[in-house]
Amino acid sequence: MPRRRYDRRIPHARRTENHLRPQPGSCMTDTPDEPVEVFDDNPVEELNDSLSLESHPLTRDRVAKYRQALEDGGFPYSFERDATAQDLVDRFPGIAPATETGEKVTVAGRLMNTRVMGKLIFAVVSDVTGTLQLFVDAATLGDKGFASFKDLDSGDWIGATGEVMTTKRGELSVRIESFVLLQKSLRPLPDKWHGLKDVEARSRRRYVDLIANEDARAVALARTRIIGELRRQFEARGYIEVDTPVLLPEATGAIARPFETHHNALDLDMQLRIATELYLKRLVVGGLERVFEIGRIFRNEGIDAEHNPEFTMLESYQAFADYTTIMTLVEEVVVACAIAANGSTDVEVDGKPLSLAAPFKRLPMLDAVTEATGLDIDYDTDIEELRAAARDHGINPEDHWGPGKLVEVLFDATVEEAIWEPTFITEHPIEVSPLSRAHRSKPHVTERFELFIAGSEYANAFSELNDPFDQRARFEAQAAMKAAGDDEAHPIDEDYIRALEYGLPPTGGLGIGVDRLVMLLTGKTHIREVILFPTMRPE
RNA sequence: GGACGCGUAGCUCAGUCUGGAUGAGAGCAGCGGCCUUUUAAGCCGAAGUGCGCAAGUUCGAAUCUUGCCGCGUCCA
Repeated sequence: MPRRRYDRRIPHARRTENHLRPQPGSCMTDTPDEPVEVFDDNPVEELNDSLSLESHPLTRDRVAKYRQALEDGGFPYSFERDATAQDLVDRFPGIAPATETGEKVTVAGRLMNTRVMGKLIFAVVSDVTGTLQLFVDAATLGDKGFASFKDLDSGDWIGATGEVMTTKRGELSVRIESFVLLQKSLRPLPDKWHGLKDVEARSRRRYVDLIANEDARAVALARTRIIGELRRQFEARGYIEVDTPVLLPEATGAIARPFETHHNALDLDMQLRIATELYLKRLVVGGLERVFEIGRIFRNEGIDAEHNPEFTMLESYQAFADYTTIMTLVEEVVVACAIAANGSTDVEVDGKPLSLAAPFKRLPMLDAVTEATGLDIDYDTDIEELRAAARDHGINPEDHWGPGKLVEVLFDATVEEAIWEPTFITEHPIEVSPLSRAHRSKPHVTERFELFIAGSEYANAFSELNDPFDQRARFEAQAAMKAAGDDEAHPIDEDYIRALEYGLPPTGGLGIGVDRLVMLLTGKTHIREVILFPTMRPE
């Protein structure tokens, strides 16, 4: 069978690449492929297309320098550095101004800014840990080296070696004795003060956003710290991380519209997963006992400040635990992530301080609704009275909605947005909770909770329904709702029921929206700020 | 899906309401010059490029109209 190959390069990028990339083994001695010809046929004035780099005034000098560098021996394939920007700060704290440390370091990064004053240049170099200053003086570097340093452009990648020193103003710097151009930047950097602001450009060209905006880097790094902390928290509790399928014949485990796709060899329509839930519980049936997955979920829904069609969700399942155990787990995990991200459980939302310190409030959904509305209702209240209450709150109830659904929509309308401090809303109606176990002592409701903070949902958890007969009945109730016109009802998953028939131990399960958690902990109000490449229409 | 808003130079933004000396501006970046302690360095000088796309109205359109494309905010 032939090996499958994927070419993700778009045509014009590929065309350019052939001419700009030094060919291995050939770049030292000759210029490959006579590159100039291609750019002659139709010079473009705008800087949109790669071909225009050659002719555009802002980039043609850079291209010429790039070509010259290739002729002069090409660019290094690797570089040994021994200190990052952060290393310098750590290793040389509190040095007096105008100090020579006698310590030599080799640093590397992107040239962000140069301040030239005659025979002296201050250059700002950025690496993943931060920025450092190069002190470039002609006396140390030599006239020739100094001249070629002046020839660098903002955005170029360089490596440099020299002595750590401080300037008269006390700025920690590296007085360089040598440097090497690691790779040129053919395109100019955004405004050095304002950075890249346009939200569309920042999302589409995240690489530029990350270069230009320190905050973009900070958020990306905070996200990795948070996800790393999530892993540590679960692993420390004996959970194992697993991978379950993304590609499914029918997506289940949540109420959402899936993406459709097709497997050619099997000639099979497939869907992208909308949850990991049912597969993780199959693993608990299999005896893995404590499993979690941090994975990409796909839901074919609109895009707004808190929804991206693909997003990251953590789901976990713990045998022998119920929802109260999971509540404590959530408190501990949220606090740990806050500490990992910010060193504190205090965050700011919309400019207002908010404490994430445990314990969180706990409030049954029905109580939340009756408190907020003043209505004297419960799940046995006459259905017409509940419908009237819904209408009073601007809801247009559908005929097949029962008391549970009506209470839930009343909650959504009257309580959800008003919640400020972290609050566990508990005891959701059975009717809207097809996968959670009925409450051990209260009728109509399940052993379930959702965590709300500042008006948004962050976690959803329950004592898992493990009765295969009950599960089948719940699925069938959903199917009936679907038949009644609710296209958001949960489909029947026969294999999942079969798994339950082998016995799912009592289990506490949890889902956490990772992107939203990152938003909360980084103070971002839009999900695109915490997803490196949010879904967008093609340019 | 609906309403509203936005799209001007590589980047950040004026100008659009009230169409014509604005024959389209500024700052940063870039280019030339000075400068060995800067922190968005500073000073001097020269140049340059652009009104998202397409139609329309008009003697004349960045400006008004319509459609399209992309993005955003709010709503469903």
